[in-house]
Amino acid sequence: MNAATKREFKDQLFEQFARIGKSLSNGRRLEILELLAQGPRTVEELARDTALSIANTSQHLQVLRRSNLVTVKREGLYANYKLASDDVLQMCISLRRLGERHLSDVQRLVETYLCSRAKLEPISCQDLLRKLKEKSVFLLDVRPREEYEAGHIAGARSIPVSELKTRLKEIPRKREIVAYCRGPYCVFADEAVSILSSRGYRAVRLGEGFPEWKTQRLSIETGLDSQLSCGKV
Amino acid sequence: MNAATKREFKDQLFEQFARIGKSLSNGRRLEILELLAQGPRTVEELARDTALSIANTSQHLQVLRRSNLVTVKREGLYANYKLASDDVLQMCISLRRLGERHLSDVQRLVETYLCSRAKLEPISCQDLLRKLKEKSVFLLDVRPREEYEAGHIAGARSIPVSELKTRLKEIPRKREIVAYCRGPYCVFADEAVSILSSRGYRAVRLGEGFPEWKTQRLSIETGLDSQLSCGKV
DNA sequence: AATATATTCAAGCAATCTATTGAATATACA
DNA sequence: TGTATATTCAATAGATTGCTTGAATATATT
Repeated sequence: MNAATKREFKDQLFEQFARIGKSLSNGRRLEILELLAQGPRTVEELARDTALSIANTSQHLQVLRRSNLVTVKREGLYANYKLASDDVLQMCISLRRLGERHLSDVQRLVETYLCSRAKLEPISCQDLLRKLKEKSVFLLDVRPREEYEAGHIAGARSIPVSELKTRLKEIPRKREIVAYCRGPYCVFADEAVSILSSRGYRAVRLGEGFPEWKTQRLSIETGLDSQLSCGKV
Repeated sequence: MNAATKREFKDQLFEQFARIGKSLSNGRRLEILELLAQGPRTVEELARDTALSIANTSQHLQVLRRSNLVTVKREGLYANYKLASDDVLQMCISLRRLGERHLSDVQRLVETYLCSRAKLEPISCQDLLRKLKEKSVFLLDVRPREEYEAGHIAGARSIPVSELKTRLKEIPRKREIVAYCRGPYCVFADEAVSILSSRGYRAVRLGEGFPEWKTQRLSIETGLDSQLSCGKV
């Protein structure tokens, strides 16, 4: 292969990889990807959760689709979008870790907006796994119900944070409680821990969320809450 | 935290993560990152290897620096750029894997330009590791000397592909030879295997390159060729 | 067939990005 | 101090991106 051909090849190759980079180069698209990491969504749902217009959301989804990061399946009136594969999830997590470790602005933002976070040390996936094996913990998924149904940590009970105050009686008084949600920057679990702690429960949050757990190939379940299983892995 | 504050936080947070995406959204920058994955470089060297102008290269480097993907250290006349950490390397590999698996154009490009590749199955890092332990293989680093010196697989001998034909006598006739280079899209190892095979040596290439080996936390060395060590891990 | 709903498409404008050019800066060396 | 070299900076033009608006399309329901 001569030098000119080699250059042509490299130009085209890196241009292709840059297609993925371009998809990741917009904050709104990253937010959409994070939502899709919880499970499939329609355009309307994504638009609502990201506070974007429908048309704008749709256009971002086209961009993601053209670089094959998401796939879409038409179901009746709705277009159901989801991540193309776990590789995409892995990539998003990789990107986020890079940001956390290398961008001081990210650290500053967390300190500013999640100041309550500092008080209470979250537990890690490893810790949770151990506690689950010992059956020493009550695991609570505080995300919206649909996300729980699309996939959750094996043995978790679903109580969306919006319903928590009215469903306290479902939570055992004596056991340690671990709440988890979408991920480290989601405040659902923080809110849950705050509610539970103020009422005398022993509660902590998981530092990560369901997507991180999933990519570590730890045990997951899908579908309705069994309302029985707990602490099993 | 009320809804408006939550939105503000998310907007700013994802804007930050998108800074990294933006850095990865340009093919030239990805090529620069791949070169830096082999070891530190000056602006001039990068400009030469990427066929960009000096000023343009410098500007791309500023972009990478502002998102903290690379760092620079002034050494006399030269500015020495390198990757900020192994996290960056990990990220680039993650991006590449995503492209390989999800972009059909990437597969098409490889088939078109690297058609010679199809004939010969490369070996994996795992295979190489096993063979090294058995001391059953002669490991050849065919990258330019400076890259070898900046870091290489433990036990490898350095013979840049440009010097290979004149240094054949340094290569044992009877042992199996494994050649490696910058990575899966680098053709140095292909060229080396082609030269060696045509002269009756038993030679294959490593499917990956030095950066991939490094991120798997396998054994590496830096500095000059010991010209003695071989097959040790 | 007519209507309602979800999504996509198309056009347009402002903002951003990329490569080029030439000048400015910084360091080494005579 | 003056000169050469490596790098960065500043200004510019052309291309691309992001959001809005309003229309078009596709499916389900009446």
